[in-house]
Amino acid sequence: MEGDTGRAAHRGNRHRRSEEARQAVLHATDDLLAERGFAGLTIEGIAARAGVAKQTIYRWWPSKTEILMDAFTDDAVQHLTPPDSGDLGEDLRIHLRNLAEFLTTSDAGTVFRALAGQAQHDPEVATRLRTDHLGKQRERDRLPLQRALDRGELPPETDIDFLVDQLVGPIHYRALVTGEPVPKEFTDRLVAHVLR
Amino acid sequence: MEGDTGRAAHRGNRHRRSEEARQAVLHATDDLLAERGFAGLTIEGIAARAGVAKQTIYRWWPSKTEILMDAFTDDAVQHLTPPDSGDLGEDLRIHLRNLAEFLTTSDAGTVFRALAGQAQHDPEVATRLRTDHLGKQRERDRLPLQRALDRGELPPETDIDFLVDQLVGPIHYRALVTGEPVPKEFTDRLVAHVLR
Amino acid sequence: MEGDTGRAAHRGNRHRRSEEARQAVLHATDDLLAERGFAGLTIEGIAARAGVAKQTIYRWWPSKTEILMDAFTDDAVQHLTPPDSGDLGEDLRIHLRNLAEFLTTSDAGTVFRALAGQAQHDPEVATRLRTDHLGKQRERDRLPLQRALDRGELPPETDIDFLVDQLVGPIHYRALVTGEPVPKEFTDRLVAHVLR
Amino acid sequence: MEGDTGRAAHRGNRHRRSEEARQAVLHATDDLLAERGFAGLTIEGIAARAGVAKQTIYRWWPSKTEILMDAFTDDAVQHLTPPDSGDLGEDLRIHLRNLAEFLTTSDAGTVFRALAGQAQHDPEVATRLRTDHLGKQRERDRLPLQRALDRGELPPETDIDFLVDQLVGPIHYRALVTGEPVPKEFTDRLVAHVLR
DNA sequence: AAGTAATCGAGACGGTACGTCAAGTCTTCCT
DNA sequence: AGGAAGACTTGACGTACCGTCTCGATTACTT
Repeated sequence: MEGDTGRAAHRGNRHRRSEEARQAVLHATDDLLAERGFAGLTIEGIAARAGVAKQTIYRWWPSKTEILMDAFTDDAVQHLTPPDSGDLGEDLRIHLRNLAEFLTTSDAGTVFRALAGQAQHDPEVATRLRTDHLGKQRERDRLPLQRALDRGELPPETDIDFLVDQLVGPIHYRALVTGEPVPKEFTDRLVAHVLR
Repeated sequence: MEGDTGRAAHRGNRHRRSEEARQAVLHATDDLLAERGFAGLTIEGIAARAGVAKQTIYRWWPSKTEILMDAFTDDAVQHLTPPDSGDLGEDLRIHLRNLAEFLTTSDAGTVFRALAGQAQHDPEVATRLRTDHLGKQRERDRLPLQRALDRGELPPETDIDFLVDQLVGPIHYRALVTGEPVPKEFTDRLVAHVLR
Repeated sequence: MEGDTGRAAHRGNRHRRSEEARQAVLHATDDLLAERGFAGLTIEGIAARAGVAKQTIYRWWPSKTEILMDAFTDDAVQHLTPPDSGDLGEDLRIHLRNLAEFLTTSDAGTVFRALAGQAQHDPEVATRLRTDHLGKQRERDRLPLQRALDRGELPPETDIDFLVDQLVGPIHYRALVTGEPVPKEFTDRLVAHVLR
Repeated sequence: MEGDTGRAAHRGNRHRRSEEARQAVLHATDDLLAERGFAGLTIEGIAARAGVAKQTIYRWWPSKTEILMDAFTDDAVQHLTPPDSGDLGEDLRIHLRNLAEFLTTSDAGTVFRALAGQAQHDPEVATRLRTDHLGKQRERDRLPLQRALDRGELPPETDIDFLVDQLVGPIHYRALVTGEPVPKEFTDRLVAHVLR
C-alpha cells in the first residue's frame, strides 16, 4: 500500500517545488512589510524583490495574506510558549511579558498585527488566522493555569478560558486598538489582579 | 414650496458645499461597506452609488478612511455613553453590554472594526482614530468609575485607566481578535471580577 | 431637433477625446512596426513609446489591428487614385506603377501587408480590411477602365472587374507571396497583355 | 495486441525520435488551427492536445511556424502537380482549378494561408516558405508551359515565368486578399486570356 | 546482465505582455 | 465657485504562454 501511494505521489511531481524560491518570497515579504507597510506590500513588489516570477507566487499562494501567514508561521510563533517554573504567578508574568513584546516590538508581531487588521476586512483571513494560529496560541496561554489547577493551586471550579481572556485581552487591546505601550508594570499588575 | 425648492436649489449649489452630496456619499459608503466589505469599497463605487462625481469626493475627503470616519461619527458613536444610576456595578454592566453590542452587532461597529483594521496598516489612520474617537470614548468609559470614586465608593488610590483597560480590553479582544461572541454573562462577569 | 441632439451629444462628453494622444499612438504604432515588425508590436510598447497610458489605448481601440487600420487610413490611402489623362494605357501604367511602389516600398504598404497578413489569421480583420479599404480601392482601380469604356475605347461587353483582377492580382501576388520585386517593366507588360 | 504494444514500445523510445509523438503533434496542430485559428494556436495547447511534453516539441521544432511547415508538407502539397495531357489549355485549366480549390477549400490551403499570413510579419517565415514550398511549386506551375514550349506550341521567345504570374497571381489575390470565391469560370477565363 | 545514454511525460521556473480595475488629477460644461 | 461627467497617467492586478530547466521513468544500445 505504501509502495503504491509513494509512487503515485511522484507521478505528477517529478522535480517538486523550489525551496529557494519559497524562502526568497517569504523573506522579501518580511522585508517589504517592514520597509513599506502593508499598503505598500504588492505581489509585484515581492516578486521583484525576491527575484522570482509572479506566476511562481500565484502558483503556491492564493493571496497576499496567505504569504503573510506562511511568513508568520516560519518566522516566529513558538516564541510564545509559556515557561513552567512551578510558580503560577512567575509563569504568567513571564508569559505576558513575552506576549507584550511579541505584539509591540517584534517583527513577527508586525506581521501578526497586519494579519489581524486584514482579518477585520476579510472573513476568510479571520478564519485562517483563528484556525491556524489563535487556536494553538490559546492552548499555550492556558498551560500555566491548567498546570496550576492540576497542582491544586487554583480552585477546581476555575474557568481558565475566562482568566485567559482577562489576561491577554487588555494586552491585545493596547497593542491593536489604543496603541499604548505595554510595559512590564502593566502585565505584572494584570497578573496580580487576576490572581486575586 | 420655498422649502422644497430651497433644498433642490442646493443640488447645483455654488459657493457652498452641497449637503445633499455629502449625505449621499456617506450613505453610499455605509451601504457598500455592508454589501461588499472593506475590500470592495472603492471611491469609484461610492461615487457611482451616490450619483456624485469622483472629484466631489476628493474635494472634501482626503482618503477613503476619512469618509469612513465621517460616516462613523455621523452614524452612531453616542450609543456608548454610560448611564448614571448611582450604582457603579449597574452602570458598568449596562455600559459594557452596550459596548459589546456596538462592537459585535451594530452597523457602526462594522465601520469601527474596519477602521481598527485599517489602523493596523496605516499609522495615519491609527492616529486619526485614536485622536477623534478613542480619546473621547475613553472619557466616557471612565465616567462611571470617576463618579464612584467621587462618591467614595472606590478607594482614592484607584487607577481608573487600569480598571478601564481590564473592562474593555477583553471585550475588544473577543470582538476584534478571536471573533468569539460577547454575551451578557461575559460582560457581567468582567464587572464582578474587576470590582473584586 | 438639432438643438436637442446637439445638447445630448455633449451630455456625456464634456471635454472629449485627446487628439494629441490619438496622434501619438498612431505615430508610435507606425514607428514600432517599422522598427520591430508586427511580432514586436505590443500595446505596452506603443503606450510607452507614445507616452500614453495603456488604458487610453484600450479606451479607444478594441485591438492592435484596429490601431493599424487607423494608422493606415490616416497615413496614406489616397496615394492610389489613378490619373485621368484620357489615355487608358497611360493611366493604367501609372496607376499600376504607383500600386507596386505602395505595396513594396512605402511605409503605408508595410502597414497594409501586416494587415493582410493578420487577415489570414483573423476573419474579423479580414472583414474590416475588405469593408474599409479594399472596397474603395477596387472602385479607384476600376476608374480608368470605366472611363475608357464610357469613351468607347473598350468593347461594351468588357468585364472591368475581371480586367482589374488580371492587372492587380499578379502585383499583389509578387508583393505578398513570392516577395519578388515589381519593376516598371513588369507592370507595363501587364498593361500591354491585358489590353491585348 | 502484440502489434499495439509494439507501437506503444516507441513511446518510451530511446536513441531515436518517437514517430508517435511527431504524428500526435502534427495532428494536434492541424486540429487546433482548424478549431481555434492561428491566434489560438499555442505550443502549450498543441502539447496538451497531443499528450506530449512541451520539451519534446522544442526539441524537434524551432518554432510554431516550423510545425506548420511540417504539417503542411506532410498533409498535402503534391495535390498541385499539373497533368500532362498533351493539350496546354486543358492542362492549365485543370491545374488552375486544383490550385483554386487548394487555396480556398482544402485543409492544407488553410495551413498555407496561415503561413503566408505569418510571412508578412516574419521575414524568416517568408524565406522558409519561399525556399521550401514556393520554389518547388513554381517549378510545377511552369511544367505545362515548358512542355508546350518544347512541343513548339508556344513561340520560342515566350516568358514562361511572366505567364505563370499572370495565371496564378489573380487566384492568389482573390484567395488571400479580397476573399472572393474562385470559381471554374474565373480560372478558365484566365487561361483563355493568357493564351491569347 | 548491468550499465549508459537518449528521449519521453510532466511541470516548475523566470519572464513578457495581456486586458482590467481603481487610484488620484485634470479639464470642460452646466448651473 | 461647486458639481457632474469623464478622459487622463499611473500602477497593480491575476492570467496566459513563452522558452528553459530538471526530474524520474523507460528502453535501446553498449560492453
